[in-house]
Amino acid sequence: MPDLADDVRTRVLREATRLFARDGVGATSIQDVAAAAGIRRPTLIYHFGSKEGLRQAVLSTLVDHWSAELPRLMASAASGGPRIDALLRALFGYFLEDRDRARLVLREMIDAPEPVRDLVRTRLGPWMRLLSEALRAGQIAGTLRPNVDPEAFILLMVTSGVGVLAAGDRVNALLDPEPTLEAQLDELVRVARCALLKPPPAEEAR
Amino acid sequence: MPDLADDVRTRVLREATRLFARDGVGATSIQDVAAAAGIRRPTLIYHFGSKEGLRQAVLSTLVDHWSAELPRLMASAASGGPRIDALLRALFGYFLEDRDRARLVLREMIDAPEPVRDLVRTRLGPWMRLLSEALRAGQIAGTLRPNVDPEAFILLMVTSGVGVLAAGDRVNALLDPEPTLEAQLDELVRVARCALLKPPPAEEAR
DNA sequence: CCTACCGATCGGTAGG
DNA sequence: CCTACCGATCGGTAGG
Repeated sequence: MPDLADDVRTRVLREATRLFARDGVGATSIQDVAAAAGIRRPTLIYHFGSKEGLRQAVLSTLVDHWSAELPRLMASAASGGPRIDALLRALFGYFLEDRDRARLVLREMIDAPEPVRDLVRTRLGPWMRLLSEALRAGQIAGTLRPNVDPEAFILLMVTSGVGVLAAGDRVNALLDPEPTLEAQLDELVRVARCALLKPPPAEEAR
Repeated sequence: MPDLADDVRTRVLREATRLFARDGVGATSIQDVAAAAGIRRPTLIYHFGSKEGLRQAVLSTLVDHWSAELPRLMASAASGGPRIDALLRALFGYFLEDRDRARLVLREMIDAPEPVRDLVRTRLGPWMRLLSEALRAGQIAGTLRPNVDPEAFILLMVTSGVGVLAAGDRVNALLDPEPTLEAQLDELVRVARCALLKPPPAEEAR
C-alpha cells in the first residue's frame, strides 16, 4: 500500500522538477503539477503539505544524490590525489542525464530562499570543505598551482558547470560556428585543468 | 511633456528590473511593479502594452548598453590585441553597479523566450563573432594557446561571469573561509588568463 | 484520494 | 493617467 502512494509521490516529484525547471517555482501552479501527475490539486497538498513543501521535497531529491555521491568521489580520488576531471565529469553526467536538474539548481542559486540555503549548507557543506582541503594539500605537495584560491576556484567551477548545463544551448546562436554544449563542457575541463594543475615538465621544457 | 512621461517610464523600468531580478518575470505581477513605481496597473499597460512588452523593454535597456559598449571595447583593444582583463573587468563593472542586472540576465538565459533570443542575437551577435575572430587572430599570431576553442571559450566566460555575479554571494556559505564575490571574480580573471594566454617566457624558463 | 468551496489576486479592457 | 470592471486562476481548506 505504500506502493501506490510512492508511485504518486514519484510522479509528482518528476513533473514538479520539470515544471519548476521550465518556468521557475513562483511561476508554476501546483494545479499544473497535479494535472501533469494525474491527480487533483488537494491530493498534492495532502502529500506535500504546501507548495513550499513540494519545493523542498524536489530539491531534497537532488541533494540526496550529491550527499551520497560526493563522499564516494572524494574517497576514490583520495588514492592518487583529487582528480579534477573525474569530479567535473561526474557533475556533467548527473546534470546531462536530465538538463532540467541544472536549470532547477541554477534557479535555486538565484532565488536562494533561507530553507534551501540551510538544507544545502548542512548536507553538502562538509564535503565541499573537505574538497577545498584536498586542493590545499595539493598545493603544499606541489602538484597544484600555488596562486589558486581553493574556495573561490571550487565555487567558480560549480557555478560555471551548472550555468553551461542550464543555458549553454540557449545562447550559442550568438556565435558562428555555434559551439555545442559538449564543446563548452570540454572547454570548461580544459580551462579548469590549465588553471589548477602545475604545467607538466613537457610544457615547461618549451 | 515627454519629461514627465519619461520619468514614469524610467521609474517603471527601474522597479521592473528589481522585481523581475528578485522573483523572476513569471512570478512578478505587473500590479506590484506599478505600485512600486507609484502608478496604477492600467497606466503601466498604457505605457508598455502588456507584461510581455514590459519584459522586452527591460531587457532592451541592458542590450542597449552592450551594443554601444562592445564596439568601443573592441576598438580600444584593437590597438594592442584583445585584452582579456579589460573585457572581463568591463563585464564585472557593469553588473556590479547593479547586481539585479546579473540576476535578470541569468534568468533570461534560462527562460530564453524566442523574442529575447532574437533581440540579443541581432544586436549583440555581430560583436560576439568579431570577438571570436580576434581570438583566432591571436592564435595565429602565437600569443594565445592553440588549443583554445574561441567560441566555446567566449560563451564559457560570459556564463561564468554572469553566474558568479548573480549567485556568487548566495552559495559561498558552503565553504570556509567563505570566498567573497570579489575573490571569485579575481579567480575567474586568473583562470581566464591562464587558460587563454600562452605562458610567458618567465614561466617557461622554469 | 476526491468534490465543492473560500477569498485573493492575476493580466487585461472599457470608458473617460 | 485614472476608476470600475471582466473572466480566469491562484494556494489552500472543509468534509468526506
